[in-house]
Amino acid sequence: MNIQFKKGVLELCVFAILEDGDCYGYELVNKISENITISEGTIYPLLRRLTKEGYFTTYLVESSEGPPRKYYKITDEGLEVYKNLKNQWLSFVEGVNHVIERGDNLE
Amino acid sequence: MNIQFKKGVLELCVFAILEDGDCYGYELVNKISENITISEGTIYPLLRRLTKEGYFTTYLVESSEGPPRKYYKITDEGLEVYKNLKNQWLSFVEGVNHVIERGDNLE
DNA sequence: TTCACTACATTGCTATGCAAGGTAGTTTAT
DNA sequence: ATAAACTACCTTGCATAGCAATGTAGTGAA
Repeated sequence: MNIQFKKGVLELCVFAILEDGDCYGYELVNKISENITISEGTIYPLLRRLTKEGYFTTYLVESSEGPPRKYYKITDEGLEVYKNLKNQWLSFVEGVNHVIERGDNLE
Repeated sequence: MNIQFKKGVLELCVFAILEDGDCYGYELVNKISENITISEGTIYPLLRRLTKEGYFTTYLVESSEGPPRKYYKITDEGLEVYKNLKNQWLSFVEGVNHVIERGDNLE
């Protein structure tokens, strides 16, 4: 998969999943991996950054299947940023579609 | 506009436009700018790179409106790469849509 | 002769994702 | 018991692409 395409979009994906309910990092990796190739080395620094920026809060929960899980919860500020980012993404994709389909009508 | 979203996608846009007919750099900037914010400092190095990789050939044409224009023409190899890249993009967007729409049904 | 536009180009910076590595707890098989 | 496999956290250094800023040069209009 083209790595460059993912730039900025994985952030959107994390927001989208957390909007739907709290998750821990490893879980997020698995959920996103259903649709997009992603590595742990990407997600943990990303979660760290967005938490530091005030878009997530965290809490630990013991697990019987391994080490404690660090859950992430989206904040109101995070929700705001997510909505914005999502709209930006949708209009960007629309813009790209215009560009790559511009010639299709002429064939 | 989110700069990160553009990573790798502007390459796709350049391919798409050139598939439809030869263009010079400044013209490409203008055409892409109709839909996506782009700067010259991005496009010229990109054209240079893709030419070096054998996906474009170039030729100069005198202009009465300014300096000579360097036209870019897509090669067979470039066409191949373009088709591949376009498919990668389309399936990537589909993947992202799955992720960001996963929760919408539950609301 | 200055401004705006066309048209080319380069340099240094920034941001993000990844591979590769590490630590620890749990479970299963040998 | 102990090795392997899985869960779950984390960090470091690298590669990449886009941009702002800047520069050169030709054309045309005020």
